[in-house]
Amino acid sequence: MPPHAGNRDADNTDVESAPAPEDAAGRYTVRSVARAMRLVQIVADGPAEGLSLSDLARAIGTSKSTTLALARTLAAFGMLRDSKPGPRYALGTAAIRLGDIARGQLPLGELSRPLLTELADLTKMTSRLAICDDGFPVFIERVDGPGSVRFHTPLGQREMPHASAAGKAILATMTEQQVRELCALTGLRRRTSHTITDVDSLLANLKLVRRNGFAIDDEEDAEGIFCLGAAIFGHDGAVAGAVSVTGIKGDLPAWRINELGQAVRHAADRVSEILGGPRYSDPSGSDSA
Amino acid sequence: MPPHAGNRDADNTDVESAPAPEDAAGRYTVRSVARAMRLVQIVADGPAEGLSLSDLARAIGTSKSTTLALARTLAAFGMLRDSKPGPRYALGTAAIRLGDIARGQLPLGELSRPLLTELADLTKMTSRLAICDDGFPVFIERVDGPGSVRFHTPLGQREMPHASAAGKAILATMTEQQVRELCALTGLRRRTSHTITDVDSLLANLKLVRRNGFAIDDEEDAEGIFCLGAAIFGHDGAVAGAVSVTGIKGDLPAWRINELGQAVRHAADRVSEILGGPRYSDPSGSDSA
DNA sequence: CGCCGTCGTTCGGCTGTACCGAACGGCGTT
DNA sequence: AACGCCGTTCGGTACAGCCGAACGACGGCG
Repeated sequence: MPPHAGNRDADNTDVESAPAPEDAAGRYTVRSVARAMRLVQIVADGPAEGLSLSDLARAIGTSKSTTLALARTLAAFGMLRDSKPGPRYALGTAAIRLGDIARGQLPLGELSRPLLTELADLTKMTSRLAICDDGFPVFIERVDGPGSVRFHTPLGQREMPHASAAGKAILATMTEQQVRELCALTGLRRRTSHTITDVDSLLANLKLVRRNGFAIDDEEDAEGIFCLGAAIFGHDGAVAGAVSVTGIKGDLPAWRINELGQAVRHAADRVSEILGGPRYSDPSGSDSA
Repeated sequence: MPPHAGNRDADNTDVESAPAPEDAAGRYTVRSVARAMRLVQIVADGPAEGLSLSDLARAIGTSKSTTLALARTLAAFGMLRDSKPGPRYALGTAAIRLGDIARGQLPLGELSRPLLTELADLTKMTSRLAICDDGFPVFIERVDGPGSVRFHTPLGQREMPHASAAGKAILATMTEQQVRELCALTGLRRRTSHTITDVDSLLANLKLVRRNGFAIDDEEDAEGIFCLGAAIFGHDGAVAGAVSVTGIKGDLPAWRINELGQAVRHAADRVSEILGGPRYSDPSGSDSA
């Protein structure tokens, strides 16, 4: 039988994306490192108080002694921290350091910060910036608007392309062929009753996105949540990511949608400008690879 | 631009805190995981464009094939990303995700955010929040003031206790005995010509910190940089961290120092309040363990 | 009070795997 | 063409990672 005995059951019910990168690292991979990374992921998805050693051992399906060695090694590098009493493991300061540096390594993050702040002030909504990772939107920066509610989607995580404003803004820059391929890969999972779950409806929606210059997520990812997003382009003209704002649906009268959409698109254009890329222009019917 | 580690065999001496966690993780440790973590650290300290596989292999002293397996495993989890062309490894989106979650797991981060923003607006300086990690200050949150210069000390990193305002604010809450022990461990390394490098001067300085309620870093960590810091306390009355503001020395007339110090101390007290801890009170001569 | 469950930790030994070295094809430069 | 360096593949072997058992401590429960 394959090394990991069949205990991938129990928990991880709430991890929606989960193509489970567990051992599927191709052929040349290091088992203990993969285990260690799974440990880190589990700790990250766990409660803030941390997890006990036994919890971890059960979660990754190894013996306590093995798990202890892994956790100790990670803790030695500050990746995990053991908070006393009754040693519980949570993410350590090295994780913060790496995350901060990683954001700095992406050129977009630092540059877009002031623009996001401005957009958040203007719209009174949480504004975020996503990069395009193989067609998936990944938010790397977030600025909360004044008095805006706290959303808990962490940065650095792949979001569903079809169920987010940033995702649809990105999809709208791709060809129908590319969209179909990506959708076949992901599956258009239903998130709420408003989620677009068939490709044809999605393509029609994207046509609208191209005409407006911004994408709308009307409770398609989470109930009661409304988002607006616009794509940004890099120096090579390819889509680099998207800017989006998020708020409570009830706080947004319909007549403000277009105004806010223009604001988002304008902010995205300014980011494109900084990158040396082209500003948005309606590519209706002429979208090329 | 981060300090380049001009590495090779005699490398990684630039981590100041560093009891060199390389392999010295005690007795129960996993070698490949330690190697993997060193890989991540090296990539983090490297340039934003990433490092080639051969670079990494040389840096950690393993064969290319081994390094490839390690890097592939890390990349499968998104910890590293290989940016084409001519595969170069940089930090991946998972690092961002983990960092974001780690900051969320620390109670202080989210709670102090609005206060830091307020302080940054008030002082026009970069304001940061540090937690106390074994006596070392570790910044976990940063809010740039309007028009403030960009400082590149990454979050999540241990700073020198004796050469930073946050560090001295924390030291000031400790007993002379504890301060001496910590100093013996770290060594009061000189950073600039203003750095306090002997323990007695430091203790005298800390006495002043206690009287003022805030600590001053007058170009002691970096030339031309001026900081003010004040300690914060948790629900158990123990020191939990510090708030500090950072700016260019030339921009700060002497007569504003006390005013800004009070502002920092006030902000720190409000954080303590949120934590359910005691606000600052002058413990002159009455601090005991 | 003694029983049982769980916790974290230690240690010895076997097996598997992580490591290395050699070899290959592709590039760019000499 | 020949050289260097790059990233990648593959097979063999020693070693290190993994397990299971055992221990002391803690905490409920009958």
